[in-house]
Amino acid sequence: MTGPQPKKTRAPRRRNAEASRSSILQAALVEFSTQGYDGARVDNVAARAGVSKPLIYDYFGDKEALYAAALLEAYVQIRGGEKKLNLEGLDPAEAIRKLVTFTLEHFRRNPWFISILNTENLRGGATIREMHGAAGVQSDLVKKIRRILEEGERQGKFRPGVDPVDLYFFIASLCYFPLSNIHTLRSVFQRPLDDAWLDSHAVEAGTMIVRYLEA
Amino acid sequence: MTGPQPKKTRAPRRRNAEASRSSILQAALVEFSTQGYDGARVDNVAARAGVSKPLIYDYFGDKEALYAAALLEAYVQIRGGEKKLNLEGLDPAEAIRKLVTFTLEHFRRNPWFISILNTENLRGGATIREMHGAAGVQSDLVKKIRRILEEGERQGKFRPGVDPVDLYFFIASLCYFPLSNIHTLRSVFQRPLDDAWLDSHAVEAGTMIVRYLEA
Amino acid sequence: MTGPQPKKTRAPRRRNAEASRSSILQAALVEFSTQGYDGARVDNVAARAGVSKPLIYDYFGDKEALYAAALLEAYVQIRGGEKKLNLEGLDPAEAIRKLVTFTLEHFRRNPWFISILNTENLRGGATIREMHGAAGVQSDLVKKIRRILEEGERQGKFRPGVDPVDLYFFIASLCYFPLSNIHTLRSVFQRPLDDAWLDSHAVEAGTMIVRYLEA
Amino acid sequence: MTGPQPKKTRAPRRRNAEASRSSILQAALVEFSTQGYDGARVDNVAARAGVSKPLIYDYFGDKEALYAAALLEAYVQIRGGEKKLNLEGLDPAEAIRKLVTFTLEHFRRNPWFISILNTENLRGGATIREMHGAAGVQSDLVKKIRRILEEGERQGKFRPGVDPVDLYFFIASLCYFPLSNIHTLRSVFQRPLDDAWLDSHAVEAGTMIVRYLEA
DNA sequence: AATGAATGAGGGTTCATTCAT
DNA sequence: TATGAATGAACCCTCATTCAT
Repeated sequence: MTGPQPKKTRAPRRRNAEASRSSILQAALVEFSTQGYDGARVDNVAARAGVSKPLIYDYFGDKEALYAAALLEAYVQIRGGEKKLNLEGLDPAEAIRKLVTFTLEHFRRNPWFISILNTENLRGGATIREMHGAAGVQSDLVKKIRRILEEGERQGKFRPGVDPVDLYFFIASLCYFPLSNIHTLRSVFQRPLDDAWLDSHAVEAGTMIVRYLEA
Repeated sequence: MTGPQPKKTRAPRRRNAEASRSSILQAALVEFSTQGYDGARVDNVAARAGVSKPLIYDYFGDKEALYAAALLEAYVQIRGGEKKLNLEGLDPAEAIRKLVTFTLEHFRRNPWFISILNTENLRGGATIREMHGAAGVQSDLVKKIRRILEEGERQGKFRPGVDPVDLYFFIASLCYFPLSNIHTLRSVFQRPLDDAWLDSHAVEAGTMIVRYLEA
Repeated sequence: MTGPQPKKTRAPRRRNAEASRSSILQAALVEFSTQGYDGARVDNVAARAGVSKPLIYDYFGDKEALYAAALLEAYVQIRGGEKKLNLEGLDPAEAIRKLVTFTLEHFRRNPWFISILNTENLRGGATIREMHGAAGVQSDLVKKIRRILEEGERQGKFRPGVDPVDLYFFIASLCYFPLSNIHTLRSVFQRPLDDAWLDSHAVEAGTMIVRYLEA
Repeated sequence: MTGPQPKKTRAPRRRNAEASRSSILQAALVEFSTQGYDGARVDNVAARAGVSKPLIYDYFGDKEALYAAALLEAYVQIRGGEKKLNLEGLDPAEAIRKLVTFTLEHFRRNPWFISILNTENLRGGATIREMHGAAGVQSDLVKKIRRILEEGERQGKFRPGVDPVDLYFFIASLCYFPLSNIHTLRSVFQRPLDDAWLDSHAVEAGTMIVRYLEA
């Protein structure tokens, strides 16, 4: 294209199993979350990862196993982000608000997470049910919530008896839905659902959760 | 209908035509929501509808168009159910609680609705964006909510300034998420998420919404 | 090639399920016996049968089932040939000699029969073991042999106690081996194993069998 | 062998080299005879031989060459067994009977021999035809037979004019067929074809051959 | 001498779609 | 109106073979 070349410069074969593995994994995560399980193409994963198809089969076995690995990777990556969230020493209501904002922001920045969860639920959870170690993958977040609830209760600001997991479900619900369903909502309700809307939605959601918790 | 008709009418005309069409539609709705777009098989639709494949192509054109029709049908059916919801004359808070309970129940009873919405959002809303008449398909519900909010405000029980669409998003979020994500939540958090849990979840969600609205 | 053609004249789609089925079967028989099971290509079967690959899958299911059908067809065809063999009213020794000559000739004329049997035995008989109705496929021949043996015995020419199946094994052995192993024998023993040799071999084999039977 | 050698020797030189080579060869023999040429997997050969795949390519070149080496090895091994057969000083008829029994036993004990011959004949003898030294590989056995025939003739027990190679073909036929075709015969004729049957079959085959030879 | 890493080429199978009646 | 018969185009996966150390 840019001039005659005596030899086609092929990209040099990478000789690094670990690097290959992880680039395949990332490519798979993208492919499965943008295309769904059945829509995903192993060819696309290979191309995106810059490896040949057989290598994928060598490392992961088959499409199903590759998908399972990508799904686990999605959880691992999202958990990694959540670990960076620091809620220590904040006023409980503030901590809750920050948690809500963070959650929505986190989902927004990692859209493949929502997509691959939708994909997995569309599949009836067939894969995650068989996945060793799926449980507990989010325990850190629950611990953080529990601590906030206890602190709020201790300060007499929050009412007792709220289960941290249930509360997490509420928070996640409010952050997940408008992102997960952004396209249908836009069409049906003709709202922009742009960044500004989402920001204010996060604030309102924070308010809602805090009011629900208040003694 | 039963006599010969002058050419040019392309749409099927037999008495059974309408029945065939609607059984195809129902079968497509089931197939697409249980299998996703790429996982859906036109063969399965034909088998479930009890017709031949060419008939489907005759009526709908191609898989994409069939899917679009199924998606619209999903909205039509769900809207039909919502019309039966009567919130007139109730105390505003009660009306809200009833609306929340109804919404969750409605989603629970029509699981293909959530599934096909997830499918469509996974596809980036490509289909619904092109669909004429998608907008306003849920205007009834929004009107009902608006009326409740106004009544609550009039009675001094609800604070003003709450947008009915935004409120619907909140309600839908709380009802949608635990159903949409039931499989992954079960695996990760090891909660049963059974009917009893969902019932109590609906009550709590009602409380949360009402508190959020209270003046 | 031969001139410009306004439209590629495609071979017209045959609209005859039974004809398609049987041409696939014949093509499969040829392919499997010349290439072995693993060497056989469904593509080749399709090309030879003049149909598309999916049609094969439509009719037979998969390669394994196609192979099973071809194997059964091999037996059916060979049995058809054997039915035409008339040994009635001959002198017992003559009948035996004729049977031997016929058997070798029959194998020689239907080389795919030996080849597909070799293929199946190489596979450990996995397919034929599961085949319904494989037994008895050759009962006609055994009956004929039994009758000859009884007649020979009655005439005091043959000794009693010879099992017709065992005798068939001997006859088949002598006819099968030099054809089945023709290539290795030619190379190792450097004999031509041409038609003349085979003809005289058949005569000698007949002699051997008759001597074995004589009282 | 043990000292350094000036370049150009392409064959591996380490002490283990010969061991690797022969374990590959044995593994290949097993793989090719149990799976056929196209069914054989170089991976399996490597695994069974306990070496890496590139080593096989280093030693043998490609799959075809490996197969040729395995085929030759099959003959070499079987010839080695036949050398141990001692027929000296026996009564000619007894020698023949012993030879028949031995042949069947030899085939039975080395089933890969029959299998790889079948494989090669299925392939049309493409490999053995190109193989140098295939001829004469069985000359020892022929010599033994010739000596028996001469002795029998000398004693007036056997008729003259029997070709030792032709006789070998008869003997081999009777021993080869029921083993080579054991699976299809079992299914079609529903005989056990167990060890007892084979033993008595060998005896009967001996009788048949002896009668054929008798003056 | 030996091998872990990697791939081009192709095979079996599926599926949306059309043909011809 | 309705469908049995048929296929082009992919897709998942495998395998003989090579690269680079």
